[in-house]
Amino acid sequence: MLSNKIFELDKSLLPWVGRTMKALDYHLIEHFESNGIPLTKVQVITLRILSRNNGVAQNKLAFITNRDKASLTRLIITMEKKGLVSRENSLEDGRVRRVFITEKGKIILDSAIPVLVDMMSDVQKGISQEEIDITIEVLKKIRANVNADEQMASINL
Amino acid sequence: MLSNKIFELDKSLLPWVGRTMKALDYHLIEHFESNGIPLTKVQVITLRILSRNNGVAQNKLAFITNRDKASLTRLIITMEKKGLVSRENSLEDGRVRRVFITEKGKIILDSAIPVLVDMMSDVQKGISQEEIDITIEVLKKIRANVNADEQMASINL
DNA sequence: TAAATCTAATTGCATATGCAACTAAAATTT
DNA sequence: AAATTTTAGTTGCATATGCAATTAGATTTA
Repeated sequence: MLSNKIFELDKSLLPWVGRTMKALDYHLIEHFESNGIPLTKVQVITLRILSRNNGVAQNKLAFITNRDKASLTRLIITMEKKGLVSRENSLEDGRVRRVFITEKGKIILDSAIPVLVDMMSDVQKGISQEEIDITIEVLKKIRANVNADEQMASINL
Repeated sequence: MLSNKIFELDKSLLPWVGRTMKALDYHLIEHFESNGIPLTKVQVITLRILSRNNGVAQNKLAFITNRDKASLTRLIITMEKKGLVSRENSLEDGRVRRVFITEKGKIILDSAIPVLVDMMSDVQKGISQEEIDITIEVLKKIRANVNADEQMASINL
């Protein structure tokens, strides 16, 4: 009966999402390296969010990116050292530190986006738009089921 | 034109796979904790593989699980300390160490599988089998596209 | 208003992971 | 057969991440 259960699991989405994610991750890193883009995946995610929510509080940024606030703090420190972002203390609330994308960060992000777009059109080769739409819908439903009780962040990569 | 490219990216699968993966990961950890199953996601993956490939070399195990051999070494050491696996030096090849699932490992794995199965049937609630099949096919194609040149491992979670 | 509570950020400790360097053993080359 | 190369595993260094504890500032309560 163990093998029976394993069989059921293998027919579920659980293994496939993990495999695909991992493959995409590696692919992205390779593409960035071979195109001379000095960013990690997480850093692109963060820069993209900042480009649309510049000056957001670390707190909120952690929530948006679905990341522990401690993890976010260290991520931002790393990115600050690389000159991708800067921080300012909030004038209204002494606890809050706001995060901004720098000019350098904008330039690097701008160079990264077309690489990502190219990569994804490669990766989705031979897959119809209908299939992609269905897949996105399924993934959305899964996420909704998973986070039925918890509040969830909306932006990620 | 930057926002245009961002828009295209958001319509690709890249963001969705990542989000779903992260949500599933957290969900799995929670389910394991609330069911008293002392395993991480990676440890279940490894035990499942061992239950079907008992005595496999670390080398091969790293390949199968798509993991760096250094990472695998440390993972196995952790699992050995927890009594989930044991190791033996290969008799044929002095370099090789073979990994075995222990009785304790088998028992814990057996208790984990139904939890996983239950979780996934919950997670896939409201999604038709056809939709799931299409999604799996799409994910398979993506993986094939990504790993077109590289050799790729077949088992994962 | 003073005390208690809550919140934002940071730091310590833990796990997981990758690359590079290293060791030891096997396989190949010369 | 000896030297070179390859392979399996380990360890050092780096990043990323989470939970728990801490600090400092804001808010609520008594």
